[in-house]
Amino acid sequence: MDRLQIHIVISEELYTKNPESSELGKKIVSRSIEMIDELGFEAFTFKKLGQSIGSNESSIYRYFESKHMLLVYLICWYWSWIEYKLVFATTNIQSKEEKLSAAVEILTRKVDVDNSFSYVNEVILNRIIIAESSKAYHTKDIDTENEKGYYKVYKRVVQRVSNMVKEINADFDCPQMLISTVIEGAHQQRYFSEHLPSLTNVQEGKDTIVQFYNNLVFKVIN
Amino acid sequence: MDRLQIHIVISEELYTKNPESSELGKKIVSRSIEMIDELGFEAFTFKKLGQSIGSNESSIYRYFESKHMLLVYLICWYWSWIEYKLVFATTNIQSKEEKLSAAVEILTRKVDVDNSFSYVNEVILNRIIIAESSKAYHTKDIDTENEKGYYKVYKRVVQRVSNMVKEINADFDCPQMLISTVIEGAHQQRYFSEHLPSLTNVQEGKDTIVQFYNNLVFKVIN
DNA sequence: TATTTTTCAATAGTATTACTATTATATTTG
DNA sequence: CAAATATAATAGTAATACTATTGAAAAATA
Repeated sequence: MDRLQIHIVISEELYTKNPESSELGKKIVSRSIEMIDELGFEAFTFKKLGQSIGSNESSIYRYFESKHMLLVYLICWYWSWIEYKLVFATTNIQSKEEKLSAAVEILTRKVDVDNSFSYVNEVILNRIIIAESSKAYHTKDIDTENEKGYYKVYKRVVQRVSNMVKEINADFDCPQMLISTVIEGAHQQRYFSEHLPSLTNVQEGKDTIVQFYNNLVFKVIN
Repeated sequence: MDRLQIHIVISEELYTKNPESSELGKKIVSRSIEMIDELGFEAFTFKKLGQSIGSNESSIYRYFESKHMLLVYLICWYWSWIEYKLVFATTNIQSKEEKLSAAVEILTRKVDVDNSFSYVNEVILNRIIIAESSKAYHTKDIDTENEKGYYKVYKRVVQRVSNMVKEINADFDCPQMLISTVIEGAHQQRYFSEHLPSLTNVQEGKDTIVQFYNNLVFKVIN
């Protein structure tokens, strides 16, 4: 049977020319994901990317205004994809608790199967989100970029899960704070477990991070 | 009465020449804190810093190998200072719960009085930690830098508070995970409350962030 | 005191980076 | 087939992070 074909649509402000509109555009996205993961965001340049895909540096600027904007694009793509996963995994679950628990799992687990989209490797993209995404919003331009709506998908994901929290406990005052703590915390713990292990308590085999944050959420809201 | 004079000692690996050893060195540290806060880490350069303190760019390289190393130095300074605050604020507290609560407050509150050290403004430094510190360890060199001990003070702070958790509940499996989640979460929430407020639930007047994480800690460990 | 050694910081650079202006080549349209 | 448009390559520029070298001041030694 054919796989369900869905399509991630990215807001026009995030690119100069839609990378989905040409083969070169898709190559830019897919190869940039691999290269940012390999080199890190600082050492990654449009020049290197151009060389690697047999194209010119300046051609890449036709698609993305800067490497910062490319990162913002990738982040937006990731959260759009997570939002789809989230909605798909939580609709038709009757129990409010099970629903929230499924949502927390989606937000905190490691992505390890590259499943749906031809030119985007979600496994690698997940690693980029963990290691590099904070660099996108920790800049002096955050306020104007936020006004332009660059982070609205991420905020919508937080809002969706916050609503699930509110359904379980309408009196709980800080659902957004809790959910954004869980998302960012899980990413950070995954990074720490690889590079600064004494800041975590990750055990072999089971996914300690998913369990820890699932437990945390339910203890805090009750 | 004279103020208690204490002294933050920074490990030698973090600088080329000890900035405390000369007036220029102290000026570099104190003015760099102001400029990183004003310009952001990306736009901050040694050239601009040199111009601002009436000195040459290359003179600054005598003290710090790179702007990255200067940031690592500042982060280390900050956590050494927090460690001092932490020990000072928690010794002689009998109740284990009160002790942990005092520690969590130290870790999550906003620094708003520049109190003890002549050439370091802790209020501004706290803002730098919140906005820029993740850029120090989200690099490809993290593993070698961690081996060299660049982050050992931070890890020691986490360990100290984790021990307090263990004293209250020896069966709790993930104290480091909890405490690093709290520290990083509180910083992130403070940043969000200023720039991406829909990810938080910060209210006027009271310090919601301190309350939230204090409540979280005790709910999770019991 | 004289001389050597060391410390210190300024000058003047280089290599690299992010980004842009212009030109050449396809492709589409009338 | 010609004009208009889309596309990408060439060849830049300005700024940045960092370095090599030199000259002067301070300190140590004879």
